[in-house]
Amino acid sequence: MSKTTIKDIAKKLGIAPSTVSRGLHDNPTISQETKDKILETAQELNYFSNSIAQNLQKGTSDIIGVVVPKVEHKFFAEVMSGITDIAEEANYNVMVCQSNNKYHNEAQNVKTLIKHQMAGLLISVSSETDQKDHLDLVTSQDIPLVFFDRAYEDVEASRVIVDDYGGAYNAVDSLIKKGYDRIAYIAANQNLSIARKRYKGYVDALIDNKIEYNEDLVIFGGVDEKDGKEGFNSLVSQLDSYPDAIFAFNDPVAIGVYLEMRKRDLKIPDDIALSGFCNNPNSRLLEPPLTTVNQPAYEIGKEATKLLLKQIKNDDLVVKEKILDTELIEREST
Amino acid sequence: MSKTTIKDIAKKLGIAPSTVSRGLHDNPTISQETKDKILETAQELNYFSNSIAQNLQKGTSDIIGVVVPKVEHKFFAEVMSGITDIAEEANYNVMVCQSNNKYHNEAQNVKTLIKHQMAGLLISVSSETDQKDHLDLVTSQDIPLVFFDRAYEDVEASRVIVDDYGGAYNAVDSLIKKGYDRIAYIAANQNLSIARKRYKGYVDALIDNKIEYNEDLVIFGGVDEKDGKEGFNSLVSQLDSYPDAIFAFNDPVAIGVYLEMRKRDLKIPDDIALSGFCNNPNSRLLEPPLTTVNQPAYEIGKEATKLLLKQIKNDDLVVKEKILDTELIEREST
DNA sequence: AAATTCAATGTTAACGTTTTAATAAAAATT
DNA sequence: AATTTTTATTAAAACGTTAACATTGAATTT
Repeated sequence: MSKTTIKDIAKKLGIAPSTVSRGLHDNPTISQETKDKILETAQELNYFSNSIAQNLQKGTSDIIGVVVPKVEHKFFAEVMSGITDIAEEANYNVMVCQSNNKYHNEAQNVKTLIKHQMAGLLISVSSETDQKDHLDLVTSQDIPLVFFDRAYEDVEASRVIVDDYGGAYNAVDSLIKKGYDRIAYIAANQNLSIARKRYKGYVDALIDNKIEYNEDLVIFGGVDEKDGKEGFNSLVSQLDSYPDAIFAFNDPVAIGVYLEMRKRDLKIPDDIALSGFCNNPNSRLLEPPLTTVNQPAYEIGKEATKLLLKQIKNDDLVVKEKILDTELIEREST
Repeated sequence: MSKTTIKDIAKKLGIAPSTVSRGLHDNPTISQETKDKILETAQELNYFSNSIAQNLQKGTSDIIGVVVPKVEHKFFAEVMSGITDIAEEANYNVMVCQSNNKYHNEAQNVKTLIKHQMAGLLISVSSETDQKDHLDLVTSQDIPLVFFDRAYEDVEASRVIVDDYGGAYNAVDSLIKKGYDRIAYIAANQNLSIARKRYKGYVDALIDNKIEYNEDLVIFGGVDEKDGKEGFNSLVSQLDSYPDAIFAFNDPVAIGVYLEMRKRDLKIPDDIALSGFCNNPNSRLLEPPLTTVNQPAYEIGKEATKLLLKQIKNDDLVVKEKILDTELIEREST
């Protein structure tokens, strides 16, 4: 009882396979009568078109490749949601791969997607990625490519990113306006472009407010909760007294700081104010709720996919950079 | 500059395409000398095999279809992570679809995956799903199918689920042992099997402890935070006095209750104790941290995928039910 | 009535790969 | 030296679909 094909329908009706194909696609050269018979028989035999065969014929597939560092990160999961919604609407399908923040996996993922003749690639590079061979492979095959959130700067491709600079600038500026002036930054490893931008936002906000930059107040580390804990500990160990506010690279890091502060019985915001970045669902539930910077994750997924689809369809190869605004969400932690 | 194929390599070396194919697959009938030349030329011409063509030839694809209610739910995101890790290890690829908890989408997703000749399907049915036509389509085409977490009971297929009954039973039992005896349950809509099981766990724990079941203490609703809020409000409005503990269907619902209680300045656990289900990362950060039931999400993804792969490979059609244990995590909210 | 147009369908080749069966050349056996 | 076996390769067909081109018969024009 193997799968029904177009040939089975053709044989049953005594007509040519190509006629069936045309009938199924509502081609105007086929008579209504034949179309009806074809549709009816297709139903009866439980026919499903074979996308693989169709894609082989077309020379490209209806698959959009997605590579993310971690599917289970709330931010990426939301982006994914935006991607799938738009892709499905346009009759494209999504093949997700997870790099687990390893360059090797990322490169492997990209190759697999190339082999699957993906119509286009949406990628957010891993924090470890410091070369672009795998991305060159994609562009050299003329496969449309759009970065989202974490772009690799040396590659000429469209990107949908959030205004990390502005977000960080506003967060720090707002802290200053509230009277804090010894503001520490638990920052991330500078090979991610978003890390460089947030750092610059922090620095510029200080400068514009005539506050001197103090390198002892900045710690460079990772992007997870444990890095927040470690960052906080090394920060306070290298200082004589507590800073009066801490700006964290992202919410997980902020939560690490939060837990470490709770352990030391430090009051937020009275002893030290705390501000994050991402607007994780967690952040609103902390006690006190965390001030943070909202990134329009679902929007990013949507916009990136729209851009990609345009490139896939029109061969619109103009490189565009779409910067989405962040929004400072002030809560009781500052 | 179109894509390099096996034919290009063959032409360049003056040999037959089939020889190239065999060489690439390290077939023992090809001489080492020819193999070397083939590999070298493949490299030089930047050759990537075309999975689509390979899959067409094989009659099946290397794609594992995954249908989840919502990608961005922490639980599913973690399951996804387990799925992708195991699938990639076995050289399978993952195509994800999101039903957004709508039957119509779910059915559509399944059809698309069938068209893509998926090797097997992993599905967690939407809370709205009350028919199985789309699943019958899958089984009638002899496509291996494994449910995870949310199974549709009338379909004969393997499933990897958590011990929802035991998890709920233990949570409620532990509340009783701690002295609470007026325990409310904010439950979910009973068409999900997990909802029926947790409900039974709640009821049985009461009975076994000789506490009378009181239907006024049970509210049936949805599975999200808003449902927790609504549930709590309807609960207290139909009671003369507060219950002394609340068991929530899952953590989002518990968080809804938590927020509503905070709004009314009710103290947890002194005024009312609160227990959830899922162990969302949120739950640990609440003040007080929430007692909840941990579900091994990543494990579920892993096990389900392993089971599916076995079915794909061996045609091992024995239906298996794998029930993974839950773990009660007692924190300060009870 | 012959020539032309047109509507409806059929034939064939192609997409890139693998596999079965065939074949040529070389090596081993008689 | 003739035969068999082995090794290495090729040719052709197939997977399911579509598209370019070809064909048929009927309807329309001359």
